[in-house]
Amino acid sequence: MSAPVNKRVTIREVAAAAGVSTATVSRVLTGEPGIGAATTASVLETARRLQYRPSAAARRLRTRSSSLLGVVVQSLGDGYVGEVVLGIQSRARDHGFRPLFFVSEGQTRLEAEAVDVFLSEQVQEFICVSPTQKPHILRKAVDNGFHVSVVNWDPNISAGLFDDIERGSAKNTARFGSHSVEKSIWEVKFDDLGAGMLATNHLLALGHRKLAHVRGPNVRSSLLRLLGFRRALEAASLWPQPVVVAEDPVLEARELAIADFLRRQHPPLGIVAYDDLSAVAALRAANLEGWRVPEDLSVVGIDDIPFAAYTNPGLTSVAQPKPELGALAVDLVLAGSDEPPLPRVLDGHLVVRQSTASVSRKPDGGAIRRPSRKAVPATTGAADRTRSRRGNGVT
Amino acid sequence: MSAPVNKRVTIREVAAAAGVSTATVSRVLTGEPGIGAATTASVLETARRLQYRPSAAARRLRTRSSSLLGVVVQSLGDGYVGEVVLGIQSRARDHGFRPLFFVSEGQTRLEAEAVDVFLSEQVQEFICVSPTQKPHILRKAVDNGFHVSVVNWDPNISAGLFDDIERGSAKNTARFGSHSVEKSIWEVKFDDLGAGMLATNHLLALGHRKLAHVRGPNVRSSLLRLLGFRRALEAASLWPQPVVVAEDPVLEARELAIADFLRRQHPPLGIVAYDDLSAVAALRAANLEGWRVPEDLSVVGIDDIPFAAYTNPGLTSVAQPKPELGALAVDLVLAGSDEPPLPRVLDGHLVVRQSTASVSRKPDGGAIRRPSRKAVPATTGAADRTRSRRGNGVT
DNA sequence: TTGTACGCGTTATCAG
DNA sequence: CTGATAACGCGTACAA
Repeated sequence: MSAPVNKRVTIREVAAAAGVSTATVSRVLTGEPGIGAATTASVLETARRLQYRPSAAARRLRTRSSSLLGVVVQSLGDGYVGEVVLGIQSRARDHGFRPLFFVSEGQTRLEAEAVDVFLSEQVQEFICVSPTQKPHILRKAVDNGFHVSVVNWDPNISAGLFDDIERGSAKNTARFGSHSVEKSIWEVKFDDLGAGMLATNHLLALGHRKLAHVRGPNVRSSLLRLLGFRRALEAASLWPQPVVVAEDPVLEARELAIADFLRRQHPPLGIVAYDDLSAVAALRAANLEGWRVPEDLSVVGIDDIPFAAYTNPGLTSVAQPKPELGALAVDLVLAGSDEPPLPRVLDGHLVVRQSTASVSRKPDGGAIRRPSRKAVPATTGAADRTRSRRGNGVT
Repeated sequence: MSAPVNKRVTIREVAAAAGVSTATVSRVLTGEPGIGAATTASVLETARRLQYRPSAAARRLRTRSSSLLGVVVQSLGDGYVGEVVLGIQSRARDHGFRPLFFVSEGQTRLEAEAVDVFLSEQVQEFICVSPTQKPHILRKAVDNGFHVSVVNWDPNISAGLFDDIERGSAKNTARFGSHSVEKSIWEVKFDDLGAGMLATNHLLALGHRKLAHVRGPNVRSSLLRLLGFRRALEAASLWPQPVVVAEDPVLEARELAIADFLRRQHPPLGIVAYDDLSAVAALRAANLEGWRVPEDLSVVGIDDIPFAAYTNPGLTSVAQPKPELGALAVDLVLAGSDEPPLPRVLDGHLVVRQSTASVSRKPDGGAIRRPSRKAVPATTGAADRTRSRRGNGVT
């Protein structure tokens, strides 16, 4: 029908072809009221026939607004961000906005550049998904007059607070990770504390009485999940329980740290992992030590990343409402409210797969045929509750 | 120092403050030659002082070019796309371009919309990562005059061709998935055939003589990987070997289909899986049937998605050069060459982890302490090479 | 209900 | 080497 054109079709050509003025075409296309039905139809028809595409640049120049929503993500690929992005995109569309993505690769330099790009592009609102711990980008965004929403900003926490929760009285720990910059920022976060409790209570409900926690890095979410673990156990009068610390973030290191811990334990045991990747480390450690999952060891993760369904066995996990987090961030930042920006916290929900089971369950009595396999007897049993050294160790 | 401004700083204000004309400011900022060093410095200084940001919209309107590179990606669940995107972004930057991402969620409707958006935004070049099988979006992009690069376009293939390779002579199968649209498109693809051979040869080198392939869906990559499996075995005079077909793409269904197959086999066995997710299904099936990996069963995946490092045990896989695929797509589409667009094929490389081992390896002789576990003896051993029915079955 | 004319911020062109 | 000015494509106040 129509050949590819090298030159853009402008509003003038549409107007000429339809026998009306450019103003009329513009009004029809922007949906302004007060245009005759006949002309409207005619204009729409010729615009379509000529393959007319309004120039976003000209429109923005004239309008001084872009309906663009700047979104900074660390990477588009880790599965977690991807699902948050889905929520952002869908809700932005509902508001008549289009997300403009900027991939920061976790580099501070690129994060700073993102703000410049957004400024040049007349981006109107600003959303940041899991930014780096340093608040530089948020500071810069706020300084340049942006409304900002942050999804799961996870600032660093001093190691001392972790000790307080593990061994101290754990009082007055209601607020963590407060930061001066937060005052002008809408924070949307996952209920990390509740997730820790949910995971722990799940194991308690399954009859587990001996539990352990695999701690995450020194960030807020890590602290809160640990606290949730403690709270749930305190409510059941089962506190304290051991906390495994693997400061080396490499999978194999964490796996070995957990295996080291398992060697001093007896089944059945329940593990609440900081996140799904930690849970994977636990699954591998179990394999290493000959513990069967879930017969000897139940493992719960947190986050429910897409891969949780693919672990072996499938990982029970407390799911973050990822698209909802993104959608809420859009709502807040577009509302442009002048209320003091209170952090919004969304609840997680438990997704039960095959990595957790009731302790009363017979060792080989599952529905799935599974070869018998001797559990390795615990070895020393000593030094359970003494941190061996600074570094990978057990509390 | 400077308060956040509500109104944009324009080039005129910079010119006034620097005591020069707007033309001079423009020339300095765009890096045009022929401006005095003194004025250049002065302009740069005042621009910085006033926090001047050139308006991308005005620039594009005037220049009629945007240095924008439209990138359409599918949903981002498996981390694969994320790594390709990294390569795209980095190389685009080298060329002075900025990627404009559009997430299609795999929906044809959104893919079509992407073209419209890119047209409105004056996007200059077009890259599509793993589009849906339907070539609608490519057709539309080409019709609108875009130069197009496609990374790993995986068109549907008729089931008959698979039968040819599995049971036929496998001649004249050099070209698959040709499509009329391809003529005006730069295709960048992974060497699926070579990957299938690489994976198979790896198992052969480990001493495996009894192999099997887990087939993928009816798409080109699936066909080529199967062909690679066959070619490598033919070269070793070991063809034919069984091919497991699980048409239901759900993980559990594939797991059961593979378990069903294993039940008729004896260890040691080597499995070349269509992709890493299929390999995961094989790992889980092995667990179900009591086969130890890698002592009884070696499993190789293809793609090397990020999660491959987290499976239990870690998955040996043929890695796609993901960033390089993205980078090459950028180079090709920006070259604007008039040469006939020949498809470019990039090689994979083997990443050895713990899911494969030599068949001569003693069952429990690994470096890692692993509890002994009896291999389940094969049951019937019959009907190995007869497809049971249409659907999940074994060839 | 529709048309005319101006300006959004920038760069290209032409003078000087 | 630098300045004045038109034009890019569109939306809108104002006039008709």
